[in-house]
Formats: sequence, C-alpha cells, structure tokens
Amino acid sequence: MNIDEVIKSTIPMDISKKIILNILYTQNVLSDNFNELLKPYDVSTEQYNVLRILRGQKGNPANMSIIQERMLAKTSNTTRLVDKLLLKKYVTREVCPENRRKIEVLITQRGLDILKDLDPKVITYEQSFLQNLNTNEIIQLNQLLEKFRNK
Amino acid sequence: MNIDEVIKSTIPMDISKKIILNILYTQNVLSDNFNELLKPYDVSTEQYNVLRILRGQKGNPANMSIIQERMLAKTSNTTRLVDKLLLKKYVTREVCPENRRKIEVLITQRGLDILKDLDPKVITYEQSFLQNLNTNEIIQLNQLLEKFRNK
DNA sequence: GTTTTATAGTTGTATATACAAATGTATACG
DNA sequence: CGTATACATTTGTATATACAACTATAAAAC
Repeated sequence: MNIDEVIKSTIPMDISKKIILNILYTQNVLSDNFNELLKPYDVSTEQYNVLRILRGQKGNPANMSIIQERMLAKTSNTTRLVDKLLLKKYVTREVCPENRRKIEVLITQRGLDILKDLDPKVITYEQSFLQNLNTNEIIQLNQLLEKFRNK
Repeated sequence: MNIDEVIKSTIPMDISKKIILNILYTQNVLSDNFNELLKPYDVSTEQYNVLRILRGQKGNPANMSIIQERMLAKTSNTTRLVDKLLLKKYVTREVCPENRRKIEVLITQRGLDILKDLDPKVITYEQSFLQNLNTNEIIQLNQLLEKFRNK
C-alpha cells in the first residue's frame, strides 16, 4: 500500500508531506508487527528494550540514567518501566551502596530466558523487512534517513 | 547523529537491526519537532490530524469511522480525540438524523482559524527536512520505504 | 412483528509518552 | 559545620495507544 491509499487521500500530496507520512506510517507498521511478536510474552516494546539494554550490560548493573540514554525515546519514564519489569521478576533493583542516589538494575535469569526465547523471533522479524531490498538499497535507505534527519 | 551514537552502541550492529532503529528514530525526531511546533497551540499531533481531516471534508460532516480510516494510527480512539477538540470548541458534534448510530463531526471557525495559523509553520517544518535531499533522493527514499514495508 | 445479526460508537483498563514538580542524596562553598 | 547547588530518581497529571467489552441503533431473517 502506498501512503495515499493508507490515508485514503484523493488529492495529490506535496512530496515533503508524503515523505513524512511515509516515515510515520512505516514506523507504525514496524511497531504493529513487533507488538504482535511480543504479545504472547506479556512485555511491551519499551519493556523489551529495557531488558535488552540490561542484557547488554553483561552482569554489570545499570542505573536509571544509563538505561534512559540508551533508549530511542529519550523521554520514556524509566522508573515506571522498571517497576513493571520488577513485578514480572525480570529484573532486580537495589540502591547503589556507593552512591545512594543511584539505583542498580539487573536482569534476572528469568529475564534472560525470555530474551533468549525471543531472540530468533526478533531476528526473523527484522529480516522479514529486508526481503525486497538488496544490499545497495539497504545502505542507501540508511544513508537517506540519516541525511533526512540532519535538517 | 547516526544511529549507533543515538543509542550509545559500541558493538557493531546487524544491518537489519540498524535500518529498523533508523526508521524508529527518524520518526521520533519528526514527532519531537512537530510537537514543538504545536505546543503553543495546545493541540496534540493526533488532535491536529483530526482537525485536518475535518477541514478536508469541506463543510461536509465526518462521522467517527471516516475520521478513523483517514488517520495513520488506525487504532487511535477517535471518540476521545473528538471529546478533547469539543472542549476547546474546535469542532461540533451531533447525532446524525438519518442514522442515529452515526455522529456528525464538523470543524468550527475557531478550528479553521488555528489551522490557518499553523499552515505556514507546518510547511516550514515539512520542508526543513528536505534541505539536504535532492529531488531524486526524495523519490528514492519514498520508494525504498514502500518497498521496505511491503515485506 | 419479534428475534438475530451487523454496524457505529462509547467506555474501561493497562501501558506508554510528555513534561513539570518534588524528593532524597552528594558535593561545593563560605 | 551548615547552607546552597547539583545530581539521580520518583511522582503527579494529561494525553495517547491498544484492546476488549459494552450500548444503542439499524437491517435482515424467520
């Protein structure tokens, strides 16, 4: 579906408007697909991202600011995301003894297990979108997006 | 900023992961910029979209399903968006006399005024992203995104 | 004409986003 | 040492997203 069909537009659209809608809509499609994948596991996309960041710490605890700065949506509320993960026992959370302002968040074995379970499905998801693009086109798409952002 | 810098990634990333993060992040940048633009007007992005759809009706009322199907995020809750616009007197809302299941939503003059005020700013916003892209690149980016989605 | 089914919209609950204000702790300054 | 400032996180409030259950009305089936 092209973007005119998506929003049932009949009048011709300015190219700058079109490209923006195309990016927004493509993100929507990505998110919908990913949510579908996560649904059986009862974690949200953002919760999943936090778990992945924590796994990337390789045993070292992460505090709230570290998690925050590695997330895409910089204004997400890390406290509440970690709260939810704590309830599901996917992470632990303790006050840092050296600096009691900081919080040490660690992924649990249970958290690692669900990530491991998800890994192959996530890879399949990611690669499914590349089917119609050759290597050149992939590189180009990445470059164009970076150029676009860099207004 | 490229995507590795954004999420402070040190290890090399798979190209399929990279392209997805690039799209998600580009959408974030777009939304942040647009929210900034709308902030002085006290309407959210989704409320703005509803207003634009209503203006596009050129005087004809739109019911909830029409609004819904023209929005990008198909699962947005139109009822509540219209509620908010009603409070601000940007729209009116009446039961359709021919079919009492339907609701007729119309944009008010006040709504049209704020859109008119926003129009030039929105155009500036849209075009600001095209600065570094030539016509060919814009066409290509649109094509690549559609190809990408079409998994 | 009453029951069934489909359509249009609303409401409820949980999660996430956005942003500002508040809390608690550490560090710096006089 | 005590106060001011900076840092790390939490809490509050409003909006939006996601999805399911519910209500009301219209049309179809019998």
